[in-house]
Amino acid sequence: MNFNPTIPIYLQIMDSIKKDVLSGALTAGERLDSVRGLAVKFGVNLNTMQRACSELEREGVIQTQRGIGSFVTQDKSILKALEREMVDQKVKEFLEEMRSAGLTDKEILTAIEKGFKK
Amino acid sequence: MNFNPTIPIYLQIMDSIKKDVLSGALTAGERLDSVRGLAVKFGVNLNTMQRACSELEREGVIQTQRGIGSFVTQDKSILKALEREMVDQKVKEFLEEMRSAGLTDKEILTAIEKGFKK
DNA sequence: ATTAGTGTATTATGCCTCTAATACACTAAT
DNA sequence: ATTAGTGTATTAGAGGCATAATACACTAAT
Repeated sequence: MNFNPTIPIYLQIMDSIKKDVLSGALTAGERLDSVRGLAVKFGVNLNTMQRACSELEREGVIQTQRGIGSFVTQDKSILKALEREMVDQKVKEFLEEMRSAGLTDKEILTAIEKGFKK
Repeated sequence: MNFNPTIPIYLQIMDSIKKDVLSGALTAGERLDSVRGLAVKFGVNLNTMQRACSELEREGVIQTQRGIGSFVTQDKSILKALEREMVDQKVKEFLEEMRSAGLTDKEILTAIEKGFKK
């Protein structure tokens, strides 16, 4: 995985796992790799991976059972909120950035269409 | 200014100034506030502001004259590249994120349209 | 009971960002 | 020449992130 050096790795890992949940790569109730396995997979230290997992649990995205493993939550309200959060939030941020750079809504759409073709 | 705690402040300040240049709030050749003035305006330490300015100069966005001040470059090729960089880059990142979250192009457009209305 | 595989906790170290305080260097106006 | 306003440099310290190494705690299978 390619990490953006300006954003804490544990946050980027959390984001990656959240996207897997939204895209269906990880389904509700599914067991994740072990923290050690994930640490290797993401190429980070065990502590960093642990940080990402404990934060994900704090947010309710995964549930952890000591000695067994971590599982994607089955709480649909959380998963739905996650979807809204991820999409709405990123759309909002994107639009704010484009507008503060002086682009009109029409220009933003054009830029998006152009981006589709690449 | 409201800073995102997960991104270095000096980068966010650079971004803010770049947007001012793109949106026309700062025009080519225009003089910026002094580093000290900007530090107060952004509510950061002088060194942090200096860091942002020296990076902006390294990128060619501004030009600095010791004892006088900093000025937005008049090099149109740099300004044009800045526009392309800012827009294309952010569009690309946005699309990557939306797609990795499982959204189709159509769904992305719908989300954007929805964002316009808010 | 032992073992292998889990999650969890602790301590130490290094790096980067940010702040703080101070000093130096240059320019323009007086 | 002096002064006020610039950009620039240096040193010190606090805090967060990441790594490294180690140990502990729990679970399931043998």
